[in-house]
Amino acid sequence: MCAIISAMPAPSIRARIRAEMIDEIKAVARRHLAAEGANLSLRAVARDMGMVSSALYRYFASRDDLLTALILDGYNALGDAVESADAAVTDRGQLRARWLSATRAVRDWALANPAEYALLYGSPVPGYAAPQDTIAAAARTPVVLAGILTDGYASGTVTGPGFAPSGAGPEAVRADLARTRDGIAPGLPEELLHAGLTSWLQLFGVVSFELFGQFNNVIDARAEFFDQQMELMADLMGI
Amino acid sequence: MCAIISAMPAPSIRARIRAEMIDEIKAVARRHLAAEGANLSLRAVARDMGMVSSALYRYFASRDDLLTALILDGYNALGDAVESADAAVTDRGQLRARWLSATRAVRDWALANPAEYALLYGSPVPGYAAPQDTIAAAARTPVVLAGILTDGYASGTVTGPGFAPSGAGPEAVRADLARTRDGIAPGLPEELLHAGLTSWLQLFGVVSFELFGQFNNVIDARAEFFDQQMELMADLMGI
DNA sequence: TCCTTATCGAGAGCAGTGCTCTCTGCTGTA
DNA sequence: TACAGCAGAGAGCACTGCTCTCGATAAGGA
Repeated sequence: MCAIISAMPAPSIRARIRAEMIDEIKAVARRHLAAEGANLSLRAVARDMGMVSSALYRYFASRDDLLTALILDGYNALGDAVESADAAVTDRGQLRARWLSATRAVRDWALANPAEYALLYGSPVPGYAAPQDTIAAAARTPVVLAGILTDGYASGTVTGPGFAPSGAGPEAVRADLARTRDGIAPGLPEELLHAGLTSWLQLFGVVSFELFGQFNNVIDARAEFFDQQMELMADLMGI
Repeated sequence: MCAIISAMPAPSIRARIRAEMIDEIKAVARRHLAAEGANLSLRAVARDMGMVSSALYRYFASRDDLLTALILDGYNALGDAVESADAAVTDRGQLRARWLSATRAVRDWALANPAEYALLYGSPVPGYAAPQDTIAAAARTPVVLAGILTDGYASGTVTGPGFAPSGAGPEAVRADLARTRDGIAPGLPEELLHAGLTSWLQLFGVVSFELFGQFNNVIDARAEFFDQQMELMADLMGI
């Protein structure tokens, strides 16, 4: 990070202070988000910083802009967590251990940052369109998960899914899968990719339902249930 | 409905007008929700009805109360749709057809009422606790889905899941499953119930991801992909 | 070193929000 | 028919996002 800054041309004092200011605003906003939930108030953030609300507009053009920055940071924080959880499994051939470690990282991060998770994977704010930056950041987690599968396939450990429907599926879906494969899972067979997609959906389905209160009065042993689901998905993918 | 009203004791004129007023407020609010997204404005609703905002408080104690009423209606509307989609399959032994029909009804309703769906299954409003009424209404959809499985098991068509992990799973989860079975799926074997839960999660995971924009740049053939996923889940449950 | 220029924060203000309180006119009910 | 209770209006409070203007300040070129 220091290296990055010093590599930048002319890190003028003003620019550095400005960057610190932006970081602090985002930090305070994150705190408010965690405390109050989704209703982030610009004025309250400004108040917390000893500033007047209009001053914030020097740094963020609008409340949506601030939220977008938080979303981008959120995807990257989640991506960091998942990447290092996967990397923590030193024996790279232990695909199931990597899968469990990475998916648990998703759940742990979500439980630790529920409001941010809701920002990323909950109902989108009306009229909000994700800028291109967020798409790349959002892809980091799927990339890690897909990497586990491609590693297994490349090493020959995994040849196909542990469970798959007969038949190739509709043509239109096959085109989507092909595009996805080119993007994040080069060379992966279609059925394996499909099982991976299913597991990806199940992962976020479980986490979202837990966080959004849909497990109330249904599942109490949440960590155990999550693990069981992820084991099932590992079986399904054949890892 | 008429029968219900006429069965009520003394449907005083005032009470009937009041009920109609409440219905109209909810209808206008639903329209606004569909048009503007989640940011429902009481004042705008009142304006649309030619009223002043304070008058609305004669009917709903707060904005949250109105939202709760909409949520309750939403669960019931979804429940209606799913129930009749299941009932539309006249041959009750066609479990897979019933499953596909019911799950498609979920997706269709969600696509037709995205803002309401987000209200039900999206990020919850901070500090909001669902009253007991909504829990019963929310259970209607799972009850239909579970009914398909219990029917199949009772008739002997289904004996166990088409795919299940070896081992019984953690004790705590087994307790949760037992409670759920007592509630909505009497007599169902544990593995089958577990497969049903997985399918339930997958169903809402897919619908939520599609509605909340997570399929952008990933899945274009959404209806086909949805069907494929639901077919896979049917295979997994062994129906 | 001085001076221009860009930046930053404050303050006032606008239109909108949820919600409360008071007042009045109407109306269903006894 | 008399009237109690209800519905709606209106004013008002505290809050929101956002805009605009205006000084103070500090950076960087002459």
